[in-house]
Amino acid sequence: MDVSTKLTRDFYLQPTLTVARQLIGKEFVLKRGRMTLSGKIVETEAYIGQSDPACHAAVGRTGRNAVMFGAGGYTYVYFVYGMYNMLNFVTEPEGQPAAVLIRAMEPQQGIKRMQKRRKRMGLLELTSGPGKLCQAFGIEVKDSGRDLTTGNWFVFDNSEKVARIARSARIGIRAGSDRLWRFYDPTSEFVSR
DNA sequence: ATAACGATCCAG
DNA sequence: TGGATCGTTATG
Repeated sequence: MDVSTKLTRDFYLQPTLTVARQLIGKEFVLKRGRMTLSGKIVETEAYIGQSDPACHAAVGRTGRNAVMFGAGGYTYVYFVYGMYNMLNFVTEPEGQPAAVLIRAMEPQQGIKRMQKRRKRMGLLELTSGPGKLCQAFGIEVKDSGRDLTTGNWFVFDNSEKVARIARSARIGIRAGSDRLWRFYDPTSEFVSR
């Protein structure tokens, strides 16, 4: 798992729907000190530009969403509902605000640590939702803006083939629910809900 | 200054 | 199905 196996900037600069779809089946890796946590991504959602009413960038550039306006390949983490964080990967070139929400993963490395953080033992309860996975990985707003192409947080470019990738409307939004911008592995038990 | 509202989760 | 819980944003 050396540097050359990370997804590179070029991957994240692609159209957001392409990135959201291609992330399914790939492994997100987070290293802190000696600890390595990772999970296989099984569910994502695309949020694209100022014309997407559900995208945080729809209101224009603000302090919170500024990283979305930069180049792809960085994290965008925000806080909602007074208690949960959400992990996104910024996509597309600078000036085109868009991101992919990581909604669910299948735990791989660091499961004990995830169980401790989540205060739950069941594998299915660790990372099967966007708030849960941030809790399991210890991801907070201060982690927003991390470069996914050069540091200790990255997506491992395995060449896992996912037989079929399903798509649907995005979950938990009102405006923009006509767009089928949610992608998931229909065979995975770790998908949210 | 203040109020409304979430890209959610969990208990009951 | 409702309550928890608070930063962000819009409005006065």
